[in-house]
Amino acid sequence: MKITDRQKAVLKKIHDFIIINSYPPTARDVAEMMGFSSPKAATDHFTSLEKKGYIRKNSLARSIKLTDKAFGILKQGYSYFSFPAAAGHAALSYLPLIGNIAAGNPALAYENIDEYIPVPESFTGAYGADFALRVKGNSMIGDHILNGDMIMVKARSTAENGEIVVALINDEAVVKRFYKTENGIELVSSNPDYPPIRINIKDAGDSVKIIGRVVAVHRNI
Amino acid sequence: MKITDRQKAVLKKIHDFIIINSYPPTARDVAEMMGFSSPKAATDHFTSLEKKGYIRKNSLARSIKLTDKAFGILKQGYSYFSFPAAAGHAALSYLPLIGNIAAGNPALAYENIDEYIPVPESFTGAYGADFALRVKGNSMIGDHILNGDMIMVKARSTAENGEIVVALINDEAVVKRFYKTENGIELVSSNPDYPPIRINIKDAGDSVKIIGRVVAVHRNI
DNA sequence: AATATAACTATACATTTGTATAGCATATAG
DNA sequence: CTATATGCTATACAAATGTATAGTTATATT
Repeated sequence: MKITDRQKAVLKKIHDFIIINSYPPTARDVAEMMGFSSPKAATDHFTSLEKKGYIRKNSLARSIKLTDKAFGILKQGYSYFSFPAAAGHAALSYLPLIGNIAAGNPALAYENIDEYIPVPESFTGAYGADFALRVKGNSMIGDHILNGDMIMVKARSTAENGEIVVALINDEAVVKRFYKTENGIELVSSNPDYPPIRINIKDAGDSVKIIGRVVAVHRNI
Repeated sequence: MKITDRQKAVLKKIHDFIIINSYPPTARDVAEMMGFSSPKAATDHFTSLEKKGYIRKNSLARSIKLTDKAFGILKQGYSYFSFPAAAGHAALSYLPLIGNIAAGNPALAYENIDEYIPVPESFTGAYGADFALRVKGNSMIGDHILNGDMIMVKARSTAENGEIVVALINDEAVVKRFYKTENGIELVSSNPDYPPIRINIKDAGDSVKIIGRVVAVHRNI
């Protein structure tokens, strides 16, 4: 279903409020801006806008975020080429770019976070991503993942057959294809120079751990 | 009066929260992040930070703003490009995602723009990008650019030897490696199934046109 | 030595805010 | 023509949130 003119007007007011104040409006703020006498009118619009994918929110105060789709609507007619983002709250996930994954875990311990990278949701697929890593080495070149590429990872402790995963082997993060075997698991490179790593699950103990599935690859040329 | 280490830690937590959530934290959010058992500990810090000019706030929920002074403090230790965008300071560009490049041009006509994609500057390298395209076919698989990948392109009408470019051949956009030859140019695929396209520049007329250089590749898995 | 600032704990209260209930009128889709 | 979505008013309540009171300990500062 398409966005209505009224919903678009509300969306624009939300956007403008964020631009001006640096924080999102409440239902009552929107009601006042739109001239509604009840916050319910605003929250009804929020529900519609969220259903149509233009905003996201939770039940906390001032938690509305605009999505990529919203910015697409709001910026129409702007320019042929790219334009800078104004102050706003695009639905970006800020993924922590993990440096060294330290022994002892958790893998996402605060100390390991070098920086945060703003990543548009459309870049991480349906399930999103939880963190990013920079690839070291060319062991996955057969899957077109190269040294220096940035990968985005959905955190998970298990994997399906054939998925490309990030695993922790003796506290070192590696990218490999995951396969189940009779006795355990196999982590396979897509570069013939690197032999597959076979792990008998009984022997492995805590030395091998799946930490997530690769959902996106990004490379600067 | 100078900012204390503890105040700086609180400031960083506020910053990180905004980065991650796109909306500012409450006193209780900060208390939890810092390990305080009372929101008063957090509001005391707010008062100090505001007095010293690092934040501004009002009495509404989630209304903390970071000042430029705060960003000055927080940026220390971050590289120019990797510094994460915050609300109001997003280092993002909205790239038009070009759908079908229509006959008759211009290649970036407004009608061809399907949507805008927010792309962090760190994703497009030092020179940025002007538009994005989705790759059709596997002619560049040898360069690890696959069917369905999204490429980001810096608009240019010329290219250097060996660069990966987007060219318009008879109104169809193709991705190829660019080489100069004696008589004209050569557009080379990195897939042996596709022969190189040699163009004698005198014959070509307007049928071949370089429209830009590929600066980044993105793939969802 | 006295005083102010910093850095908190623990509890309480008032306001802000999300959200629900109940209803009405109009437009749109099947 | 009927059902559904849209677009509101009016009121109320519970949860989230800002902020105050009262106190403790440590560290500067004068």
